[in-house]
Amino acid sequence: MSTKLKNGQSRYQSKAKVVTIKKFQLLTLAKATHCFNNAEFENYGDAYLEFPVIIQGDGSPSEIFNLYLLKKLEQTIQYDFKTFASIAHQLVDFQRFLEDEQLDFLKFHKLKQLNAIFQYRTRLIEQTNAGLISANSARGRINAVVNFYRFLVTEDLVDHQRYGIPFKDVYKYIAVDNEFGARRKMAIKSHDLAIHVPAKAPNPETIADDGELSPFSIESQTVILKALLKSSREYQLMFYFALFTGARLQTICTLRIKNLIGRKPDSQGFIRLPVGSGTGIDTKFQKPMTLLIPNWLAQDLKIYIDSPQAQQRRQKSSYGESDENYVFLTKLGTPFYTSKAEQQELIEKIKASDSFGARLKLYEGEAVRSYLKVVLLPEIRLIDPQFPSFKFHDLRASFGMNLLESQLQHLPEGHSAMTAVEYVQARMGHRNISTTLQYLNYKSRLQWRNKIQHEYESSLMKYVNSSVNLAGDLS
DNA sequence: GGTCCACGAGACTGTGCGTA
DNA sequence: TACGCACAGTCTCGTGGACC
Repeated sequence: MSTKLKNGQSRYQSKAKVVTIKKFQLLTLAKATHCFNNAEFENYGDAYLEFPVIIQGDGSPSEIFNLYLLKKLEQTIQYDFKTFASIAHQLVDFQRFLEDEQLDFLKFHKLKQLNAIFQYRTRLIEQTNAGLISANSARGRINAVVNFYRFLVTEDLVDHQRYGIPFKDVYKYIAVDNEFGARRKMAIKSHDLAIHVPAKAPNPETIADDGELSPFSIESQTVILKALLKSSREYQLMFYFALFTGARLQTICTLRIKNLIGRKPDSQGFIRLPVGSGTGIDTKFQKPMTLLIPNWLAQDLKIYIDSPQAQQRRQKSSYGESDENYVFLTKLGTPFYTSKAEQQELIEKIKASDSFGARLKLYEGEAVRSYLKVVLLPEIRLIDPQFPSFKFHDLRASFGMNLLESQLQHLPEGHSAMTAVEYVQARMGHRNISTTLQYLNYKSRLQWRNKIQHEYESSLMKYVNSSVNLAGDLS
């Protein structure tokens, strides 16, 4: 019996699943023969990698769900296998429900409560209330199924003329205040089976910055740095990079050797490194920004790059001994994170090959997360047994907190505290200053709140006023 | 130590549209 | 044309167990 709580196959008896086809190519019949095996086919359109297919509990492919995925593929301009995998996983949940309940989803009833989709919605709500899945997941699944039904109706695959369709498109009205305070209604298109997701109450113990982050105190940072001394040089440098630049894991792992060559420090002792779109270094959503790397860290990285250890890893890697290679590689020579640019190279390579067996393997930081939990955290707990579990991104939050504190400490006479906040906002790449203001508000920095209490509150009010949630005022 | 797999959670972006 | 914001869709991160 599965011990996982949040696992589709533990919530249902059905063995329905999603499998992915490594390389998927549509074919057209060029020459028909009496025997299908002798027929000749021609390639039709592009090849798609890692295309998901829904398999029913009895092991056969689901014709209707897979037809839907194909139709969606036909309408897609930019194919992304992760998007299709996401839709397939949402739909397979519905398939499992249908098999368990032995329901015919193509049969529509006058009484809407008898329709399979209505019963599925009820089940999703029950699972949400029982804490088996989140409201977000329930919302995503019912929306995916509604879209699937829209396809059935559009393509005339069901007898909807007789009983109508099992859901209704509805317009919900929300209240919007403009900058002058005038309130008006705005219509949002939805459907009558939508599952409402209540707005999450902010957790005062964390900072909502790309997830719920918990910055470390200076004491905790010291413990981490001490434990890191026992780690390999690669992991030391990766963790230093996060703590001293605030970069995300994705950015650190996609740094290339060429990015560090020939860069001179500025007057304040920082190497200014552009990252994001067009630089070859990935950022979230490829957002362009400039990282400020302390020169001592940049020098350590250069020494590491020239070390025999780094050279050995490069020799095992696909890029080999080249400046195009990543700064950090695992001991097997694989990247910790496959950059967007390399993903594209791999996709083109597999598409161009005749082989249908080549696998698109992408790395997305699993090794680092695994290392943090399995190796580093136990090492930290040898120093401090009470040390809580943490995420790599908490290092970024700690960087933000350190930076803010240092900016406030060195604030020139007569300068606004908001100057410090705006500086941190730019360095962290926050789109919205309200995210940066959370750092100011964080409980461990109460002494700073007291110092700048008045200014802080007036600044905060401005943002609070602009983001008051008015939904629900209108029915 | 690192990889693989199968998910779940949730943050971010695009969309829709009335009004100044 | 910019702005407001909930919803829907997309995509990244995280988890846990098994395995090499």
